Amino acid sequence: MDYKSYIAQKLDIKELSVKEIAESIEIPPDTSLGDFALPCFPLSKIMRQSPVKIAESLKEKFVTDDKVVKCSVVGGYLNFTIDREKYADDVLREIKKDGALYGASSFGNGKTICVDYSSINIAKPFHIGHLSTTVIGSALCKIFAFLGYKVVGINHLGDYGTQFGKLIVAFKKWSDEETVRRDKLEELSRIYVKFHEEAKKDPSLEDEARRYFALIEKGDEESNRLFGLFKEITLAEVDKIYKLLNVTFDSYAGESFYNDKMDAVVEELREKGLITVSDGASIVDLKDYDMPPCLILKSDGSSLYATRDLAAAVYRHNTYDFYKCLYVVAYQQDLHFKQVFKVLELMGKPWAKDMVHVSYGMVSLESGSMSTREGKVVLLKDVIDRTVEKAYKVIEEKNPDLKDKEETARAVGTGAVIFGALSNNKIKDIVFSYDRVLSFEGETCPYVLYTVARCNSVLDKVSAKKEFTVPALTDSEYAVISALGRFPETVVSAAEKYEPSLITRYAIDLAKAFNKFYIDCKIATEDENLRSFRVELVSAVKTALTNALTLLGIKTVKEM
RNA sequence: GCUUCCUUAGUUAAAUGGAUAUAACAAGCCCCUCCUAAGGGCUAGUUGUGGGUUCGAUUCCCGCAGGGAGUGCCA
Repeated sequence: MDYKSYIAQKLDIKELSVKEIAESIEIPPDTSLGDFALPCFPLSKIMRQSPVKIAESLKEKFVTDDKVVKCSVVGGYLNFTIDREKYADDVLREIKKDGALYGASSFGNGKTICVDYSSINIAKPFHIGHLSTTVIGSALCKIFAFLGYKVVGINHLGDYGTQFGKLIVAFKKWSDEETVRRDKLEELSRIYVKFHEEAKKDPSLEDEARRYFALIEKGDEESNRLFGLFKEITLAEVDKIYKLLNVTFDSYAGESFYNDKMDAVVEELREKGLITVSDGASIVDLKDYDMPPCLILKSDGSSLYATRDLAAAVYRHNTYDFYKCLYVVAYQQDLHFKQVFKVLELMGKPWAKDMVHVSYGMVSLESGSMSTREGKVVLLKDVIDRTVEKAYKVIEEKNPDLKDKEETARAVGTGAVIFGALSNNKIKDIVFSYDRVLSFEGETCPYVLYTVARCNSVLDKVSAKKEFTVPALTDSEYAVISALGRFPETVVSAAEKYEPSLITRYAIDLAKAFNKFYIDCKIATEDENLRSFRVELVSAVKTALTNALTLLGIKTVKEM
């Protein structure tokens, strides 16, 4: 059991649950104060006493033992000093026992979580605007699975809409199958951009595009064959990116999948009297909830984005019986999801409360926002190529004798891209800059990978015995132990907040603590007991860092 | 106009309402006879603005300024 829960249990405060107490226990800013601390200020309201008095009375009651050796009152804080050596022993044993499962739990108890993420558009190249949803969603999938949930990753493909009519028109006018098969998304992108240029001069192209889209819907063979070709090429291309990023999906049911499932939802909305007709369109009025209306059907009777998402939500609930259904989509669509979730609630779906929009910030370029139509994008492939290239150059410079230079460079380069995208709180907007992803020093992925490589090197070179007694710890050793002990709660927190960046930051913190320890303490020392302990510490760091990076979808390297 | 999000050092960012606001990058300096210097250390530098709630506010509430997003037939 972790020490926070242990202390919380021993404190046994009637007004609060053990979990609540454990969660409010923090680590003091200055280690001379203690190793854990309970701020008693919030308790003063409930217990109607001054924080100091509460702290003092809790201290009176608290019996120290072999784990928690001292309890003291400073201001309104109750500070605990633990037996650091015993703690180190506990933590190291646990990490050794759990290995790749250190930090994992069965807390989710097999409950299902659907994660709608990445959700790319057919015929569009994968650019850095798609990176956030892909890596955040993928990390959340891995984190929840690690915590014992059954995860269903869904790539809600953008495979429906007039843009496919546009593509067919463009294809027929300016391309051919051979070129498309050869140049793939580049070619599709080229003709898509050309369409919009030409359509400015000749608006009749738009009408033609609408006609072709209607043909797709009617099941016209030729149009559907072309559409199928575009889809096949896109998926094959994007799959390469997903492989690099270690991203997988359980379902590719996209927009077109719900074409035949929307009528039922619309009918249900009608039956429940939620639909009103306004200017010829069918809407669900949401005035009572301070929201603009949710559009269900256009005045021509055709469906909309919200209609499709309602149908998808119902389908997912019926199919997966989810505990939570996550949508990893940028904050541009905050209102959309608020509306959709509210409509589900009004439909009387008790599971409407389990729908979560995991909203994140937008990526733009220094020159402004991206636009596929104008061809103003930075392709992820190009970014990865450049980070890999840079990694290769650094290896040539620093470690020219390395065996698998190419493979290492690839791991470091792609890791840098993923890590970079998961570094900040997800709500922050990002202005893409090559300088930033190509930075390999400080709080970066290469820094963490380098730390793992250092661990590997030590483990290869320094001999150790399995059995040892934990010696009196130096500050830098304890800092590593303390960081190691924080991993499980960090994973839980990342899941609760849908915030993978907590793991990213954790990896940095642990790596920092380790590198300080590495400089301060000689591992290959004469003293066999001390050496064995330190080697075990190194091994534990490697395990925790590897687990953290794995949750982010980043592969470690043996050396670099 | 209305709704909503954001604003912390030169830059990019941390901080469940808690102890002296924390890092990295950039700048200047120091450390490879030693387990990987993609490392470690030192110096300097921060909460947009005006109120309020509170024992205590970067955090919560109300103004203001600046920026992003959304706002009925795109997704």
